[in-house]
Amino acid sequence: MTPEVITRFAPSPTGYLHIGGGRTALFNWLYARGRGGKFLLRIEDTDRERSTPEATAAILKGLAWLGLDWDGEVVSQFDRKDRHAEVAHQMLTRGTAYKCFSTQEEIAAFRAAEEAAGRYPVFLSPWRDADPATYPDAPYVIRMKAPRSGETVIDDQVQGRVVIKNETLDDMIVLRSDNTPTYMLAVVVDDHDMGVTHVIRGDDHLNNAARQQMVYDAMGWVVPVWAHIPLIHGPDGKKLSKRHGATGVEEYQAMGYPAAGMRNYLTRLGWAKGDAEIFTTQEAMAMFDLKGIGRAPARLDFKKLENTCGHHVAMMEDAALLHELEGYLRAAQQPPLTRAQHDLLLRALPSVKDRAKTFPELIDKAQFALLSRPVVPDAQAAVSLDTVSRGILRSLTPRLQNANWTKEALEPILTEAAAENGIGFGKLAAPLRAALAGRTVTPSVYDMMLVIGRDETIARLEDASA
RNA sequence: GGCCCGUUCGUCUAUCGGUUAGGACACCUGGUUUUCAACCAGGUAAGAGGGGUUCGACUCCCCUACGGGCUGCCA
Repeated sequence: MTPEVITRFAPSPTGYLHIGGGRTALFNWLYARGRGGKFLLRIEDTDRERSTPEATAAILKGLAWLGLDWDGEVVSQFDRKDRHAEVAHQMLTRGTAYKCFSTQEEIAAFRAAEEAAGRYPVFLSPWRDADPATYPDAPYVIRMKAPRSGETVIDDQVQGRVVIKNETLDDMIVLRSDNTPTYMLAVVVDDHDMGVTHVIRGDDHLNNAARQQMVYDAMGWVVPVWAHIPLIHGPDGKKLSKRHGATGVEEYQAMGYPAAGMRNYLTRLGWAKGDAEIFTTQEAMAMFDLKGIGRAPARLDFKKLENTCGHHVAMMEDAALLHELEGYLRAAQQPPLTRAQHDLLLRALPSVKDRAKTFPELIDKAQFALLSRPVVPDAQAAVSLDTVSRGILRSLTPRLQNANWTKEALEPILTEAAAENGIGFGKLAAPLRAALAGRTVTPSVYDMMLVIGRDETIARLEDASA
C-alpha cells in the first residue's frame, strides 16, 4: 500500500559529472531502485549562458559508467519554461505572488543602505502590496509573496527538524523580467509535475528548501520528503576542488577504478548500515536507507577506495572484468587489446585478479602474459628502471643475453646472482619484468614465470591453458 | 555581518543515557611467502573545549572554538 517512490537527479550542465554529484545520483538511484520506485533525470539548463550540450553529454556518460540508469526521457528544464511561467501567473492570480517593478539599481541601493544600517540585506519590495492601478508600463519580475513572520519548518530525513525564521527570507523572484523562471520556481514545478516524492540532494540546498517549500504551499501542492546530504570533502577536510585532484567521475574511470567498486565506496562514504563494508550493488539496494546517512561531510580516502575496488576486482567474473578493462583502456586513451592479448589476458585473469585493485595494476600484474616474444633485455632501460636490484641486474644482463633461455638455464643463473648479492631470489622479478616490458623472453614469458612465479600461480595458469 | 548545518581513532563509521566505546581502511609488529601483492595473527589509535540536566552522559540542553552552506533577475 505504500505509494511509489520517485527520486530524481537534477544536475546543471555546466561541466562534467562531479564525483559529489555522482554520489548524490547514486543515493537517489539506490533509494528508488531498492524500493521498486523510479529514478528520474532532469537537466537544469535554464541558465543559457552556462549550459552546454557537451556538458549534458558528459553527465549522461558519467552516469552510464557508474551504472545508474534512469526511467523515462531526460527532462530538459529549459524546455518547460512555458509551464514555469504559467505557474508563476497562477501564483499571481492566487495572490501568492506579485509583480515587482523595482530596478536592479534600486535593489542594490536598498541593500547597501540596509547593510550600512546593520540590518539584514533582505530586499523588501515596495510593490508587494501596491494597487495594480498604479503599475507603470515597465518591465517587471514576479516575486513570491512570502510570509513576513512566523517560521518555516523543514522536516528533513537527514538534518532533522530545521527551523527558518520567515523574516530572514525575502520575496524571491520566481519569474524574471524576460519571462524565464528562476531556479527556485523551476525545481518546485518540475519536481511536482514529475511526481517526485523524495528530494535527496546536497545540503547546500538546505536553506533553499525553506523557500521552495513556500512555493509548494503557495500552490497548495504536497511537499516532498526532504533529505539533504552533506557534500564530499577532500582528504584535508576542505570542500572538494580541483586542488585535490580528481573531481569528475570520468577521471576515476580513467584511473582504472572499477564501477562496482566506485559504487560500493561511494555508498559507504557518508552512509553506513552496521558493519557492512563490502557489498554488491544488489545488496546495497536492499540495505540503503535515509536513516544511515551521516550529518557531517565525509572526506575522500583514496586508500579505502582502492581497497574496496580490490575486493570487487577479485569478485568480478573474468569476462565482465575484461570487458570493463577494455572500457578503461578507452577512457584512459590507451591502445585497445589485440585479439591475442585479449585471449592471453582472459587466461591469466584467474591468477592475477585477486591481487589487483585497479585496472592499471591488473595489467601490470599480467605483464607476463602480455609481453610479445622474443624479448631481448635492454641493459640501459634496466639500469634506469629499478633501484633495489640495479646492481644485480647490471651484472646479470650480459649473461642473460648469451644464455639459452629455458627454465633449466635461467634458474641457476638467477639463483647464483641472487646469492652473490645477498638478496632474495624473488627480488629479481620486478627489475626483470621492467627490463622486459614491451619485449619478451626466449623461449617464452611462461618460462620466466616458471622461474619467478609462484607454484600456485603456475598451476592455475596451466589449468587455464589446458 | 545575518541565518542554517555540522564536530566519535589519521580516514569512513557503529553507538539511538549505563559498552573494556565496536567494525573497516591506513599504519606498526609477527607469521606465511622464490619479488610485489594477497593472506593469517596481534597491536597503536577516538567522543573539539567549557558549562549544565541526570544516580549516570559520546548520547539531552546552553556557550565557545573550528569546519561547511545559504544570503543573485546562478543552479
